[in-house]
Amino acid sequence: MGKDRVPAFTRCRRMPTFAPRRQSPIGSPALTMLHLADIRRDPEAAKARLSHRHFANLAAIDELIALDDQRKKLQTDHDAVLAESNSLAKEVGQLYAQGKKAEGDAAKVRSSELKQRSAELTAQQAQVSEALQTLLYTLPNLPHASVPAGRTPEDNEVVRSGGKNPSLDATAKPHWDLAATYDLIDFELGVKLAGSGFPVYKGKGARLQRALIAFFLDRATEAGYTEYLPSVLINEASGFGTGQLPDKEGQMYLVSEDKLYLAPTAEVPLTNIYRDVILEEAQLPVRMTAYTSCFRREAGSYGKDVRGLNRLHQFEKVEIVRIEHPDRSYAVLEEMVAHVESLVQALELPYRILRLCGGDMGFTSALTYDFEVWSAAQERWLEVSSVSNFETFQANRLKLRFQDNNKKKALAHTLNGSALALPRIVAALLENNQDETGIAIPAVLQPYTGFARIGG
RNA sequence: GGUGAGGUGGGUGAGUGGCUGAAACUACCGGUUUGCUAAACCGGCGUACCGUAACAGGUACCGCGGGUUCGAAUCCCGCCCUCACCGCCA
Repeated sequence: MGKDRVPAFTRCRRMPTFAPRRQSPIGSPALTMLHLADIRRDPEAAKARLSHRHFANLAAIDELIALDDQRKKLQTDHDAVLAESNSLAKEVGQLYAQGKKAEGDAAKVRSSELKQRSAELTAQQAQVSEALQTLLYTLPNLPHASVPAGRTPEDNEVVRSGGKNPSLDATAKPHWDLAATYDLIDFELGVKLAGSGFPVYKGKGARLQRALIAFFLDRATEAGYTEYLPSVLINEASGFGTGQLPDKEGQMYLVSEDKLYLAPTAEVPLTNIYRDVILEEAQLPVRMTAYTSCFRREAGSYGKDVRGLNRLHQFEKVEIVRIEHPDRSYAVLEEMVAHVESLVQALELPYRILRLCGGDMGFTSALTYDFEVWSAAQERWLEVSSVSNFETFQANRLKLRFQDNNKKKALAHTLNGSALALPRIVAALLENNQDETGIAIPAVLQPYTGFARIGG
């Protein structure tokens, strides 16, 4: 094992730093979002799937293929030039060694012509690569066939729901009032220490955080996920690998002195553990879980969305991540949904599961299920989990592959989901379980909290 | 923060400007041999792209980028990273 950070896996020799646009024009079409080979295999299918997202520029697919054709032609030409150049270089040495100076000089002349030609081709290749890359960056992942065609959150499909809405009386308070009443969370103190959106939990409020984290991690571990405690600072390459960079740069906190970002989710460090890795097929599936604080700038959010715990700059979350064989990934997605569902059920929260429509789905996802819990005093649904299959979209950026016994390599599928994000769970727990004198803690959490009620 | 060392294939580790995509060992795979385990011997064994029906073949890659040269792992410049020790700190 030794110093290898990912023991037992085959590591790629090359660990490209984050600079996809500046990659050599020769060779690989560089890091792409969608896998170009897949698009080429069936361009019409790609267009059909993209239209599910209401992606406007379907002509991009044809442009892409045309550019790729150009790229191939240029490479073939360039290879021929370089091949001649290489053999010529060998001859030169021999010619001089044999005393054939005149012929050697002639070869040098030809060689410099080729060098000139090579430089031209390099420039053209760079240009085509750049165009190809730019275009590929604009393409989101291809939605799965089951993704509803809608455009807005209203068009999301409710897959199923569960739990029972509590009947609260008129005196029921929203969670931010409850947090103050029972001295669980101090929002003003957070403002003092950092700013709005950085609540300070205290007393039973803090203990409840710890309890939920431990509970979620235990459940994930029982389900076969290996627990990690990764770094929360991530570098550019990691941000690129999972798709946060370059698009969502503004959503992450940047430690500019060190060019590191605060991870917006444990998905980033966890998934990037397998960046530049070729797994043996027998090593699949990979299941990982981690608790981390998550940091999001949430620029542009306002109003009731940011009240109390509804939307924060820092929050706690347990994440589950899987690396799977393409044949299994959708079955696994359902399995993950079932896992998350078991959590909200155990917490006795009213919930519903949404299949996100094409217009509401994230850029990198092929299919996403959102979990929402009912926040009874606010009388609104709060998103507490998002479970997605990214198919090869992330794997392509990560260069995360697996190989079978014949050394045949293919991109793996990556999936992840919150299991779960704490703040809105806490909001719902506080609001839904309140009565005149206090707040009841769900039975399943009591071994973790050490108390059954908050307040009287 | 300071000083020093170093980045070559899965690992260890050679490498004089052309015969090095790269010695050797090791690991791994296949084969031969062998009462068993083991050993010995032979062969294979990087990644990506182009190319092919598939082979073949071509090109690039010795941390990254650039330069010198007919020709660079090897020489020059810039950058990045890692390790060790000292200092500081949890």
